[in-house]
Amino acid sequence: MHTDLVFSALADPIRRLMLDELSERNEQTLYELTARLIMRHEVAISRQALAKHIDLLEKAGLVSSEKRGKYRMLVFNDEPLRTVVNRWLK
Amino acid sequence: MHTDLVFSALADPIRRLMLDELSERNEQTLYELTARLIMRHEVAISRQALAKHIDLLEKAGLVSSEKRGKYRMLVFNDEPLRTVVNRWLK
DNA sequence: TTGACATGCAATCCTATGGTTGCGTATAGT
DNA sequence: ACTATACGCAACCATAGGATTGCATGTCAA
Repeated sequence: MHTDLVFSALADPIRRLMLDELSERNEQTLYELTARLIMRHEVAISRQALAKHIDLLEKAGLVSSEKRGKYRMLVFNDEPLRTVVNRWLK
Repeated sequence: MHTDLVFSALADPIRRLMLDELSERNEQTLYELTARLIMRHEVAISRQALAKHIDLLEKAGLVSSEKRGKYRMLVFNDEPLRTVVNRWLK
């Protein structure tokens, strides 16, 4: 299992913000998510930086993405999180 | 709350190992824990490095320590972990 | 009191990681 | 066909974080 990928993915505040957004409004495009973070949450960061963050989240299994035309649809998945914390919680 | 401290504390494999040891055998001295990790788990690392890791875990609230004579007793605490994951899990 | 032991403190080093910039590419609308 | 759009790729930079080394300190036992 990717325990390390999951925990290190969660170690960044911006990635946690991204998960917040995706968990309460699933099925966003990368563009929508980026816009929301920069506008609403006043995240001062470039598009490419956010794209890198999404790549990490996807490698950790916390986000799935699917190409639809020129868009990249993003979906949040909490299963890896449940798995890794069950190591210490019941 | 120290969300960031908790998640970044959990982002290191050695610190997770320390929590494993402490969660199944609470109330160890720093010396005992260090010995266990180096001997049983074949962790190739110095004592000082492990002490630093414990400091981080303590700042995150995942470990409490108490001085008893020349020893430092360590106790695991899962409450911060429960708190931060409830952000996405129910 | 003296020495072994368990721990603390601080400087230093190296690498991983988050960020930016620049450019390239495929898709969609007009 | 052309242009704007949404995204991917890669090089580069700066900082944070994990580790080591060396030394200092406090405690306990003989």
